[in-house]
Order: sequence, then C-alpha cells, then structure tokens
Amino acid sequence: MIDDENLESTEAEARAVESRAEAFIGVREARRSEVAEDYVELIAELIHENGEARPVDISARMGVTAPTVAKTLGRLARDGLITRAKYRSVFLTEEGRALAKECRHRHEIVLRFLLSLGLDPETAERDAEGIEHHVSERTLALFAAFAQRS
Amino acid sequence: MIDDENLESTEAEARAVESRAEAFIGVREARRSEVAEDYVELIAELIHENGEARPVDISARMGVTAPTVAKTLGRLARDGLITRAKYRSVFLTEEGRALAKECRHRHEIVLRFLLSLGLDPETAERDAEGIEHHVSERTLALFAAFAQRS
DNA sequence: GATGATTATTAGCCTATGCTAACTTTTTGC
DNA sequence: GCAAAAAGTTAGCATAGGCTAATAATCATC
Repeated sequence: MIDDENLESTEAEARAVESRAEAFIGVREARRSEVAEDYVELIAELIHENGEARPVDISARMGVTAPTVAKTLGRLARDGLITRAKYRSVFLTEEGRALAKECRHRHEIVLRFLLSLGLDPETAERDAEGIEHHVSERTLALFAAFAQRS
Repeated sequence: MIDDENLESTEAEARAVESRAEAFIGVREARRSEVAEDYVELIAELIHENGEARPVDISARMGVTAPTVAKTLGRLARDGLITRAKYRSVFLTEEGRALAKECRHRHEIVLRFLLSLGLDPETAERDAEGIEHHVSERTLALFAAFAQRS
C-alpha cells in the first residue's frame, strides 16, 4: 500500500463513497414514508374540519382518483395508522395521530421558515409540501430559530 | 345559494381544495424525476473525476445493487439522457449534461444555504440531497441571496 | 494467451403508486 | 320508500425502482 494516490484506493475515498451512499439511502427511506405522511396529515386535517375523513375528500385534496385512495388507505390500515370500515369514513389510530401531529409540526416550521425568507404564500405552501419530508431534526431546529427571530 | 357557510360549498373552498391538489400533484411530478436527476448528477461527477462513469461506481455511490443500476440506466437511455454500449461505461447526452448542470447548480445553492444557516457539513449534504428536488426557482433565488449575504 | 477476479447483464421476483372500467353500497330528493 | 346520484370498492393493468440468482463479458496477471 505505497501508492495512496491510486484512483479509489484511499481510505478517505472509501469513506466518502460510503457516506454518499448513506445519504442516498436516507433519501430513499424518507421517500418511502412520504405518501403515508401526506395522507395521515390530510386525514387529521379533515377530521379536525369536518369530524371525519371521507375518501372522496382525500381524493379531491390529494389530486388522485378514488381507487388510488382506496389502495393507499389499505396500506395505512395494514400499517396500523388508520382504522376503517367498508363504505365508511376513515379515522386515525393513536399511532396515526402521533404521526400526523409530528408531520403537522414539521410542515408548520418549514412553511413559516419559507415565509420568513420572504417567499409568497402560494409557493411557500407548495415547496413546504415537498421539503418537509427531507429536513433533519437539526435543520428543522435551525429553521424554527430563524423564523422566530425574523 | 344562500347558505354560504355550508361545508364544502363555497367557491373559496373549491379553489383551496384544487390548489392543495395541485401542490401534491407537483410534488409527485418532482418525485418522478428525482432518481433520474440523482443519477445524471452522479454520472457527471464521475466523468469529471475519472473520465468515465462505470456502473460499479454508480452502484457504490448510490448504495444500490448493480442490477438496479442497470435497470435505471436503461430508463435514462430510453429518455435520452445517457448513451451506453454493452459492458461499457456510461456517458451523458447533450440533454443529460444540461440536466446535470442544472442539478449541480441547484445542489450547490441548497448546500451553501444550509451551511450558511450554520448546519454541519455532514447533515447539510444529506438534507441537500433530499431538498434539492423540491425547491422552486423562487425559493432557490432566496436561498442563493441569503447564502450570499451571509 | 489461459484463467481467475471483476464487472455487467438478464431473468424473475416484489412492493408502491398511479390509472380505468365495472360493480356495489349509501345517500338524497322527490 | 324508491330511483337517481354520489361515494366506495374491486379487478386488472402499467411503471418505477428495489432485490437475488444465474450468466456473460472484460480485465489483469502470470
């Protein structure tokens, strides 16, 4: 191991490659829960507004068709986030409520942060929707602090 | 139409629902191109560093298996972003290079922005990887301006 | 230049997330 | 209380993006 300058052969290189891979793996993991989080957050909102979350309302707000909603709700039920009965509205489990609360919290912080940067509300809402699933705790704390002191 | 207070019945409500749906549709669209963008960006980097992008290196850096890389490269080729020959390295088309450049630009801005907020480099890199696909032009401009004056 | 190691591909499987078409159930309005 | 409308479900299809196992090609070394 004399020639440390070889392509790909240093320890440092290896560590960099692995760390890069871990970042991508992290992003893929975040992606997997994105849809579930969006649904649970929306369901919580609908329940708050209307006392129940009907598939038809979820469908309209998510911009997907009713069968897509049905299938996704099936996964959420399987994963213990919601309860449902055939032809009935959907409700959150304890776990679902906890997740919804966390998501709402994150969403609020990201949104307030973007607004405090001077972004228009429309764009802020859109970007927050996409960004909220990809901010670490650490970043979220910085966002919150920044929005606070603005 | 006297009772404007009815659930779901106002024009404003309808507009809000539609705008919400559009936000989600936008996020889904962004998600569809995320993987392609990550690959193209990485391929550009590898070519810059090594003169070529080998599947095995893409695989190591993306943290996925070789067959997954092969399948994804197939899609990129189909979409006109790369050229490839069997058992050979991959190269970018004009279109691929343009996309890579744009992605790199976005990535840099988001990364610099996060760093200028005071985030540690490790976390900044990870979060940038996830966030970069979900920032609008407008937000990007604000990020760039903020990082500049810091 | 044969051969073992490395790299790339193919086949085949799985899950998530979307869709349309067809059907069932529930709700609503006379 | 019945018929039409609205809502929900099921079946079946497609694509993306993961995986493992098996196969094929290339490279490096003696």
